[in-house]
Amino acid sequence: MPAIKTNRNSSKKEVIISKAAKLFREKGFSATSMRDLAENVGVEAASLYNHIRSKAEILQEICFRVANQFMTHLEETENSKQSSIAKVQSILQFHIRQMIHNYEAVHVADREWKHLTDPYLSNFKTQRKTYRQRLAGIIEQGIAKKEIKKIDAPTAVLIMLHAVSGIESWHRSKQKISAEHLEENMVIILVEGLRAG
Amino acid sequence: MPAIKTNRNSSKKEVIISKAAKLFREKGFSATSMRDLAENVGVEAASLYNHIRSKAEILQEICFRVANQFMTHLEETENSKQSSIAKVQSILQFHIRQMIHNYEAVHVADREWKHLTDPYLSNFKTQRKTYRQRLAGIIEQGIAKKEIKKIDAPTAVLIMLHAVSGIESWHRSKQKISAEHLEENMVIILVEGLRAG
DNA sequence: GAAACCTACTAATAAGTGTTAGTTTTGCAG
DNA sequence: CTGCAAAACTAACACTTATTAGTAGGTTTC
Repeated sequence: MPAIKTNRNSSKKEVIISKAAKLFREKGFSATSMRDLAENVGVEAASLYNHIRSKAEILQEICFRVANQFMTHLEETENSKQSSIAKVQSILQFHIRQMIHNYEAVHVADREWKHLTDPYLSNFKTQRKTYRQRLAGIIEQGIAKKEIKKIDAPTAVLIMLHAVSGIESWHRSKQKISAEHLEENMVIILVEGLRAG
Repeated sequence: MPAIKTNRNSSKKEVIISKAAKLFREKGFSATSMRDLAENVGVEAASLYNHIRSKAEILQEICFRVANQFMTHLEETENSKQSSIAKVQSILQFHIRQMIHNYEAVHVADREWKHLTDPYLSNFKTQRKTYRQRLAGIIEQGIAKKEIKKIDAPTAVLIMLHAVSGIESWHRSKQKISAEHLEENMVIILVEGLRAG
């Protein structure tokens, strides 16, 4: 039965991808060898290839899963009936929460996507660009409605998205404030930085 | 005379470090080979070793030069007589300008320092931590003096520093706004996000 | 012009890379 | 218990890695 096989197969594949995300984050894609990964999974390097096609495929899975989550949430937000600034805040909060709870994968997708190879690389870059443009669009609507101060929208996007990746430092720090407190502070600084008035 | 020798030696060394910074930024430290670098310098890989001791040394030079620049500026700012929020703004502007005009090296120091090896790695991490703590200190003074709103200072530092690294996207983008406009927008969003009131 | 040098080269080293072939072990279905 | 497929293993592959040794050409210093 392929059902059971696929099930077992894919659960081991998930372990591999999850361990890979951890290692890719810690050491980077290029500095992580298949033997490193194998050791972390508890298996010989060659055995990994019973579950995955290549090292490149692992990175693809990580990057596009993350990209899809963000794209889905963006679409939901675009279609919702909220003020522009509430939409921006919702997207910011989604980024923060993803960065807190799906840290490894999100961070890898953010920092290691350059090591994708075509056609995946072009595809990813296009998605990334589209995402940012649509987010900038929401901000521009907010400016038009005078909810948001007159700023360059792409610059605001750039600040927001990169500020969020600073949560990496939070993860590494010893005396962390709570996740809720972190989210709250980030929202205050960034959203208030945008609000008109 | 070692003077002349050192002079010529070091000018070629500067070329190597500069090309290395470009490649390390584009492809990452691990994915850049000495042969890649040699080709960009216009020389055989082995010849690089007449000028540098190792691949690791190149990264060290890049990282610590950048770190020293920032540390020096921080000290100057700490000793100046300005309001806390003006100090924060000055530091932010320094980061923005460095990121614009010394892009390759600053970006590498920011993203690739993990590939340093001890004792340089520990040293760098300590400097980084110290820098952030002192910047947080300035923000806390601003909060105490009610110039800055009541927020978690380390979180504010994290947002500021990472937002700045978003200038990477600005460098890559086609239709860039001007450097001055970029700086202005970033300062508005981030400093106003901090200001009390 | 000779001595000392810097810097380029070719060639080679040992270790590490992702990945494949072929074989043995494991664990479940009949 | 038998048979079969999934997944582990060992061994090897063809390359690439950073780096060293040894050497030749060119420039500077006396």
